[in-house]
Amino acid sequence: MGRWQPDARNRFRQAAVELFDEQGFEDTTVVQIAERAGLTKRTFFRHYADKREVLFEGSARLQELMVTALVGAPDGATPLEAVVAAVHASAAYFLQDRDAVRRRHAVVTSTPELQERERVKLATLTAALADALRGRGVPEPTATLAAESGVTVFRLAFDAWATRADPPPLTVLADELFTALRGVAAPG
Amino acid sequence: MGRWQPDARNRFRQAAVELFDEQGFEDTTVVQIAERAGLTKRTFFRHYADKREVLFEGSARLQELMVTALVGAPDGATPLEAVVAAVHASAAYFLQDRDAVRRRHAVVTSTPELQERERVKLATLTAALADALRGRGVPEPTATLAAESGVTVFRLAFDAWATRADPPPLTVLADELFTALRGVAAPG
DNA sequence: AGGTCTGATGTCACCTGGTGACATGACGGT
DNA sequence: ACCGTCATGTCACCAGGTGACATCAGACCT
Repeated sequence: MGRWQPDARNRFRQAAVELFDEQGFEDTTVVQIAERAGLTKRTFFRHYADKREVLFEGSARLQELMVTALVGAPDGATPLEAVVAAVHASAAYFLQDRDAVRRRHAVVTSTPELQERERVKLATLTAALADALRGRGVPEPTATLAAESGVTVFRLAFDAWATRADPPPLTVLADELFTALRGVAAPG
Repeated sequence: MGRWQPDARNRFRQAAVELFDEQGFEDTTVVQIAERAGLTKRTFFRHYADKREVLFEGSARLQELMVTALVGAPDGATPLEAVVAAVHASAAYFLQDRDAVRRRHAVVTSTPELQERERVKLATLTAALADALRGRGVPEPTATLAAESGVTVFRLAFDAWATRADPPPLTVLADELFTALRGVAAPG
């Protein structure tokens, strides 16, 4: 393992978040980030595949959290119930540094380029959840549809949670959306 | 109105599709496309915001088609039924030039950059459908959830249709997925 | 202590996507 | 014949991203 590694990533992330806050994502160059971090452009691209990735370091851990919860759901749970468990588990991830989460969300939603990347991460998450469902014996297309539905609810709930002034817990918002979804699919 | 306009776009699209087929998307430069089209790089970027857009000219018309169908759905239709009508309407769009559709699909699915863009187009489509649903008096979050569900089904159905050797009609694939979706949301 | 090896970083040159400013030239209208 | 318009061409430039090679701090060994 590296000797300089951990600090480099931290410095890059710190510098990037500051600059994106100050001048926006598009008006910040990678050279600026590297300068503030005391490193070089080339080194930045050794740590991150591209300029956007510096804002998405956490997504792997979030995905892991949700997959673990889904795998650990009770045997009797329906596919959608297992997905609900995964979405509930995600709430824990956002509790630690609420303001940082909201600042990041503001930058992402105001930059199309970053929204694109977020969609990609959510697509990866969807695939991982669907895979975990298949691991529980859920057949296609049920697995994919349940995963897609769950991630959609997750995204809408998270958006509301990060946008509203004084939001209810993420789990509550998600539950409301799951209920609404059942209403949509099975009309009354 | 322009005098050179229509031919320029056609030549660009033709040249681009050929080159993407021959060498792949990433190994094709805009200069190459422009050369084969008998025009210049600068002119390419006057017609398309970026290199990818040349492959997504049709998405606006597809969206229009689906929104129109949704708006025209019977008054008594539930939100999801209206969305089903939109998805059914999309089938007509793909019937004309099947092979071209499949070639394009192959290029897009093999290039992450293009998948990203496709997701963006689908997100735009989702927003348009949700808007049309609200226009029918459907409240939130039902409108958004119905639109999201519909676009998910559309995407999965289209993928299957474009991938399989001898696929059933797109409408049939979509109906199967809608049925499965009802099963997911309202467990039995 | 001294030597070597490893791996993260720095340097440099380069390519490509994308844009702004300005020139050109064909065509329609007068 | 003249003029204005508008698509196109030319040119210079910037930023993201990459490959090749140099450097240098520390780990490990003797």
